[in-house]
Amino acid sequence: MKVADIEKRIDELKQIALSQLGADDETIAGIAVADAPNKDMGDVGFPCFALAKTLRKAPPLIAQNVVEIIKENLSDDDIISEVNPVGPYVNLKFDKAKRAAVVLRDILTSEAFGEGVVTEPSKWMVEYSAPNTNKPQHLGHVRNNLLGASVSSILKFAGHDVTRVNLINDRGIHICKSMLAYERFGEGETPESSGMKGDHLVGKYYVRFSKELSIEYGEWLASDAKNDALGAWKAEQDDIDGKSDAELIQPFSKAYEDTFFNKDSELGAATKEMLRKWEAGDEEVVALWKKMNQWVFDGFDETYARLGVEFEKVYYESETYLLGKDVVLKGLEEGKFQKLDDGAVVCDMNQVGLDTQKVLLRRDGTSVYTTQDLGTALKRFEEFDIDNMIYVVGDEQNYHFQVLFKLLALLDERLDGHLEHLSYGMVLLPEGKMKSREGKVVDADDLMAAMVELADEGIRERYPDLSDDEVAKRAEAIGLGALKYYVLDFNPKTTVHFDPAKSIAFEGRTGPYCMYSYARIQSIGRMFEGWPESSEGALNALGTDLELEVIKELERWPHMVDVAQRLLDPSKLTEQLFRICKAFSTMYNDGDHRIKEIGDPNRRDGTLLLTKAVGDVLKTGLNVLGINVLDEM
RNA sequence: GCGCCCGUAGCUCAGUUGGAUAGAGCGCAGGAUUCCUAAUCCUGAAGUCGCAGGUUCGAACCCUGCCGGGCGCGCCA
Repeated sequence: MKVADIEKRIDELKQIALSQLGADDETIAGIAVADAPNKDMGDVGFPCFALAKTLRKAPPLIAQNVVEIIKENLSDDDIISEVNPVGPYVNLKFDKAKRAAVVLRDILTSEAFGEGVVTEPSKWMVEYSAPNTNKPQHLGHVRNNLLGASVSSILKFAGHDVTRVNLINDRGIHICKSMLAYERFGEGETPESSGMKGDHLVGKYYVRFSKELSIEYGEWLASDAKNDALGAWKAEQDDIDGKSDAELIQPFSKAYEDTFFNKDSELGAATKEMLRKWEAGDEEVVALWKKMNQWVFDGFDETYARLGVEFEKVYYESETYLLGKDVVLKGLEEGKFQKLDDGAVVCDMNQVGLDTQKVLLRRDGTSVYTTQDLGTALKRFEEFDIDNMIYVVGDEQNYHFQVLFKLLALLDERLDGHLEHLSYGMVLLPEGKMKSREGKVVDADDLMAAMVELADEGIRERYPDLSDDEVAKRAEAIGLGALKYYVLDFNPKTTVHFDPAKSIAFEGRTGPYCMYSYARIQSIGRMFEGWPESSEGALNALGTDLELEVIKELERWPHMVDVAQRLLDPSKLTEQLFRICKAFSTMYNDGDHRIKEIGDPNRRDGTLLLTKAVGDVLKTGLNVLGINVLDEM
């Protein structure tokens, strides 16, 4: 018997009993088996309310009947020792020693416990990260990167085939902003000459551009040049009676910002001219673009490497932004899209249940964001023969993906239900939303460095005699382990309120806590000079309550892997790993469970095997989440 | 204005298709090492699950309204 069979067997017994009493399959499937509230009642159980109506009997009476039938069907192979009705509930108790032996044997004979839990593997592609090449990555990107990487890893661990892809936004007006600022103010500065990481250097000019633009805008607002635009804006407002121009300049400047860039700004005009030249293949502009993008790519490579983030394929928007046009034209031919009088091609979203009209080709025939997403997606399904596609993108784009998925299903109905938006919440700072343009961010590289530095201090305090190399090695693992666990421990959809000063800790429910449990276990192994051979005597010797708590949490691991891969939610695993550690630490610290003092060799070996099993699962689990373990901490 | 998401302990968050006594970490108060790592463990205080109705044998979870917060509604990406 394997761990997976325990769950199956209970379902089977439930099925036998309830159907014998006359319940239909649908009702039976709707009754979930869950952990009992406390150990006296049982280990697991299920309620009988749902049958009361059809059977015309009181739930407690049904529970009694169910218990009788289950008892008749039990065999010696079962690990169930007791079946009891508790009011309207049917509760089952496991034989402690048998249960412990089943779980332990499964773990100790598995290469990686919990691997391959899905019964029908499929091919997935996960797109994540998708940075712009005008600035370094910040905490928001860190969340994206870690979610994408860990979800990919979880899917793979669960048994699926996974291709990880990045789509780098390396072109467009925002890229030209940093290029223009560099051209004007850069004075030939390079990563080498400045000693700055390439992405940070380019980001410096992106911020510089914003500053210059804001100066230009300020001067314009203070001059008479604004008067026509202000007048036109005022004419459109209906709640400005009695307010002076001085009071209105603030809301006006906010509302007019984009228009200023596009219509009145010299910098804006120059930026757009640069984009035009880039699209025309102007040698000078393309050379500058290549040079600066390469700086950024080099910088990103470092960030990704330290974060442990990888991709099988990297797409560049400069190579994909023209995709999708033919797809749209084909859709137009097939009558799925319509051409407006001015030449724009649109999709009437009413046909797919949304009440908007989505533009797919502008009146000048050029593509929009959605167009290239359509082209890219269809190409991927064809080239990689994937079954499912996941986009890891922030929840501010929920609507975009809703539209995109409807359009894709309209173009190819086989894609319906095979597209997922792994939508995650924003990361907020105490002062609110992060803004790259204003430099109001938690930089990814700085954050990693700060975490490693904190870990470094902690290690030196504990072990003053450790070599610098060893300290550095441990600090890197612990600092990044803390960061990763912290970020992944949130449910993806949660908006994270991040306070740099106190958010990431090393104690309590943290990465280092789990890593520490692992390291301590390895230390126990060293002390006993290796783990004992697995034997029936040892496997069957366990059974105290504290041991069973550990066994129970280990037993849950494969189930939680399945939940995590189904929901695309790594926090299910951070939680389960914590629960395993907690149960183990409690047992380990208990006076009656000191391994050295256990006289019976079978019990001692059993406890050691349990300890080893916890270590095995921790290592497997932390690695799935991208967290490296240390044998000593 | 319309649409989506959120509101759970002082703080940050869990709570799997509605199920038994709503959980964890931090913080706070107290305690534990003749034993393998104290980045540990134990005990305690702390909740009208935003408010008001409704559905149900049963609601933090489903429905309606209201209050409070976030995001989105471009021929931008």
